Parts: sequence; C-alpha cells; structure tokens
Amino acid sequence: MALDKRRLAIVLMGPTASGKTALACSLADRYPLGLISVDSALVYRGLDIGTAKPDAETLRRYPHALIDIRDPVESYSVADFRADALAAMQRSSDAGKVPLLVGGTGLYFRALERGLSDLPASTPEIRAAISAEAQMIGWPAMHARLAELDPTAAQRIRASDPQRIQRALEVIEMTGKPLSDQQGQRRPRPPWRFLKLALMVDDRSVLHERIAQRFDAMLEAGFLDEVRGLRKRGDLNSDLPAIRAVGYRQSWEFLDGAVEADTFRDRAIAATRQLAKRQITWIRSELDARCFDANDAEMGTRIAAAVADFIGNTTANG
RNA sequence: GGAGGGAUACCCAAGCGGCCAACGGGGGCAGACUGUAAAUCUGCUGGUUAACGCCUUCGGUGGUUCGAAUCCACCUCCCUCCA
Repeated sequence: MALDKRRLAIVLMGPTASGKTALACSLADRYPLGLISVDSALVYRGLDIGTAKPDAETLRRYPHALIDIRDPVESYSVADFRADALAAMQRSSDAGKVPLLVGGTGLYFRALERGLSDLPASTPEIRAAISAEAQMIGWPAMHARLAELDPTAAQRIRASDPQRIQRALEVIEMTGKPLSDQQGQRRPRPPWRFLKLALMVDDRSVLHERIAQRFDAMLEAGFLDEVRGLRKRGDLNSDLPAIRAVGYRQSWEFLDGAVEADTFRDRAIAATRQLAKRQITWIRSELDARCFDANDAEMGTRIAAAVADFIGNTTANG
C-alpha cells in the first residue's frame, strides 16, 4: 500500500440536537484533537442561546475554532469558511493535534472537501447597490438583465430566486465576466485525508421531541432577552444572515408583534425540525461517511474506536 | 329557557347554487442549488390511474334543484349574548 502523505482530519457531521458537541468534547478528552466548528450560525457573536452554542465554560475547556468570529451585522460565507477551516486545521496539525471538524452545515463540509471555483467574494457595497436596484425595478427585471449578461446562468437560475440572481450579478459586476464561465473548475482538493463520521437518526420523532424540549429550555434560559438585546443595538435587521438563522428569524417576527406567542413557538420548532431534516439529507448524500445511530447507547464507544483506529494508523505511518 | 354565531381536507382558514377535489397559509413529502446554506428556490400534498378519467369528500340525516360545501328541515357538538 502506497504511503499516503496527506495529513489526517476527522469530520463529525450530524443534525442539530443530535449530541455532536458533547461527543466531540468527550473525544477530545481521550485523543489529541483540535476542535473546529462547521456551523454557519455559531460563527456569530451574541447568537448564543438560540444557536445552542456550547456555553462559555465548555468553550474554555474545549476551545473550538470558528465560533464567535463574526459580528451579526457581518456576513460569513462558504468561501470564508473554507479558508478559515484550512488555516485552523493547519494550526491544529502544527500543534500536534488531529483536526476534528464538527458541525451540521453540509455545504461547508462539501466546499472544504471538494473545493470551490476561484471567484471573488462580494462586498457589502456591491450587494447593497444591487439590492437597492432590485427594489426599484423588481427581481424579474434583474433576471432579465442577467439573461443579457450571462444567458447560461440566467437559464439555470429562476427568475423567482433573488439570492442567486444577486450573486450572479455581483460576480459580473466585480469581474466583468459571466459567472457561468468562471464556475467551471474548482480549486484542487486540500491535502487532507478525512475520516468522515456521521451521527444519524433513523427515527426522527425522537429528534423532534428533543428539539421541542430544547426550544422550551432556550426560552427559559432567556432566549427572547438575547434577541431583544440584539434588536436594541439598532443596526441589525431581519435581512441579515445572522438574523435569518433558525429561531432568530421567528423571534424577530414575534418581537415585531407580527405573530402570537403560540404561533411563534410552533414556527420556531417547525423550522428547527426542517433544519434537522435538511441536514440529514445532506449527510445521506455523503455516501462515504460512516454513520452511527445517535440514539444508540454504544455509539460513543464505537466512534471512539473508529477514531483511535484512524489516529493509530497515522502515527504508525508518520 | 330565549336570541344569535359557528362546524370545510393533517392544522388554521376562504368559499355561500354550477367555473370546487374545493383560494391562501402552516405542516408533511420530494427536489434544485459553487461564495447569504440555520440561506434561496421548485414541485406534489383525498383515493385510484401512465394519462383522459373514474370514485369518495366540506359535523350527521333527510329534502329542494337539471345541479349543493353553498338553499330548507331536523339532529349532534362548540361559542357569544339575554334570562
């Protein structure tokens, strides 16, 4: 067997409320692991209770990279994640640890493993300019413009999909070239070999129950006060990625007086369930991931064994 | 006891003689998606059928009508007000 020079990293995927964090911490107790969060909501500072972010004490004992790295007015992107994650992995590795990427944002995992095309990030200015224009003439008109500038992209993107129309127009604005011409080649895969582990639930009703309980616990823990605090800042609004996160969007509506308390709770829980479902779908599409039943009592020891095996081979090889 | 209001598919809710298998929303299911992804977008959602279609639905029973979720009578349950 040829010597594989790529360094090792472990990936632990799982839907929300499946117990990823606790598992990652217990693994870190036993092995030299560098924890890296793969979660598009945990990056935001001040979004704590509603995102089920590990508490301060946990984070002190088990430092996670890529948590609390953005202010909620800012936006974070897959490309940001990829760059940040690769840097964090490097640091872990330099410190003699094996990176453990833990989270539920499927697109982030995919971009890390498969790479992205070499495209520019948007800027708040360009994004705002395009949004403002769209508000004037409407997204169908913006789509029509895209059809002139980049017919291929316009054909693939529906006129009813503002977010993708916007991105395509942004890229054209910044590069002067059609998006579709530039999406062809991805960057090379990173020099890492991944052990892909996934926490799965075959019976989602258990997960649903846990999600509902967890939401009520969040409310008791002062979730709404947290959101009130965010609103009080005055510079945040419901169009920002941070505020559109599950639970925050619904709380914002509720505090706007747009919905009743019961409706708010129902919607927030339903949104979380949908999130879990989407995450599970993502994980299922990762065919080479080793799946473990999150409800299985033996799951922890099984995963620990898989990790030990993987790390053991490294040291033997290296 | 008297006077009104209401019962519609998984939930909420429109419809008030034919264009109704029944608007809309939620939920559910399926799917798309390369830089906002806890996002954005699409389709389906009574049964059956590849499809045309056929069958069973709008609290219950009966009636009026060529034709009813829609009109009438009675019954059941719920709500409000007056006693």
